[in-house]
Amino acid sequence: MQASPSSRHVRLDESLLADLPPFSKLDGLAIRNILAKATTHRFDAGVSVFEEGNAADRFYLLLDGYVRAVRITPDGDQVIALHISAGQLFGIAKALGRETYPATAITATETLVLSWPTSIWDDFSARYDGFATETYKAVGKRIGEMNNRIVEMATLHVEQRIACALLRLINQTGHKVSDGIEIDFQITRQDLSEMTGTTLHTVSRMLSAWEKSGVIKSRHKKITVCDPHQLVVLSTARV
DNA sequence: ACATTAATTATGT
DNA sequence: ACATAATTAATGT
Repeated sequence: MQASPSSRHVRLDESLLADLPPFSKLDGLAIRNILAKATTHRFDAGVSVFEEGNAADRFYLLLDGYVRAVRITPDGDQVIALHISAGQLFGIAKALGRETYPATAITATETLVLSWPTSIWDDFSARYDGFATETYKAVGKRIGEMNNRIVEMATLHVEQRIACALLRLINQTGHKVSDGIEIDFQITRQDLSEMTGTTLHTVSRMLSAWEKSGVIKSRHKKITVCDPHQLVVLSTARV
């Protein structure tokens, strides 16, 4: 299930797309046509796929790995807006009525993506029934999530925000291991602080406290949540 | 209730 | 050895 770095060429067959929401209503012929226009690309971890403000010349589908949508403030501070996991479209500026990318996309792991020129977006939407509606559903879901996060930021305390961030991570990008749920990719305290609007120090303190009480375990750049329920309690605790 | 600064230690290449 | 990551304490708002 890991993309073998050596295999330069990726086999593109319709089963890759058939189960994904934007394509689920399409027949085999349509999917083969779409695939024929796609370009495959592999990225290492920690590189940018596209940058905020650049002309949105292509849109992307994440086949394997994780990508973060990141915004950079004028003084160089990063804010991690959201994580994109395999099967999701991203860089879909056209769906938002934009000509430029609204955020920078940075790979969190080694990734495999498909991409198409943005110029064929309108044709896609018109020709393939369900493509547009399904992607708008996905976009709506993301906006909903971001709205929730705004409320979190404004109303919750840092401890609760970090707890929420961890819960989202294990829900969206976690896998079961013997002693809990581990986050799929390497993540630093700095990353978590960028997701929660705090400092790496505060994150560090919280995590070591939670580690002591057995809620989480963390090795270098790896975090496993042993007691998700306790995190839920922490995330909603009254002060 | 949190950030900032700075000093110290651990960990991966 | 070197850079990056993580912890910890002290001090500030």
